[in-house]
Amino acid sequence: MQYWLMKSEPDAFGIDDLAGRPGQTEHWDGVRNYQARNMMRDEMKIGDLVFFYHSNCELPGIVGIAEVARESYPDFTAFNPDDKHFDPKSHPDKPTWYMVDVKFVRKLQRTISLRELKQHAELADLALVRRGNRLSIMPVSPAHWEFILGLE
DNA sequence: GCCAACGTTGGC
DNA sequence: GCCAACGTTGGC
Repeated sequence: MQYWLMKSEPDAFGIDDLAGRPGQTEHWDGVRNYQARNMMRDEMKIGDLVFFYHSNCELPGIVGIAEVARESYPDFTAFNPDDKHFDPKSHPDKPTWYMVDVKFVRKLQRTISLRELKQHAELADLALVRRGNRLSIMPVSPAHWEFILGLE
């Protein structure tokens, strides 16, 4: 069982949106980065736990926990010319992009902000706080997972 | 295969 | 809104 962190802009899709979906589950579409795709396609397994991170907002940080509810399948939004994430290079018989489904577990009691995460030496090699990191999906080690939960 | 130009991410 | 840090694209 592995731990992950997934970024989303709350203006587009936040933790409350996930909690409000039928079955509190939603597909994580729109990832158009190969590294992030590979993690979803090859490594994320049902039951893996995920920190839900809000980016590009007033208080960027970890706001909740989700779990992987369905393992990778083609991101069909890539096939739709009207979709924001349309990619003409991806074909249904040979998809370029994949996604997983995530299910709401719980919100944290408070937002553990990026600013706060950066202040702990224990998290110095957490991918999220490393310089220039732009990955929207990243692994979190069990030690980092426990430490961060301990901050709550 | 190199690399400049361009587009995107995302903190601040 | 600014801009640093990347990733991608495309000319050569």
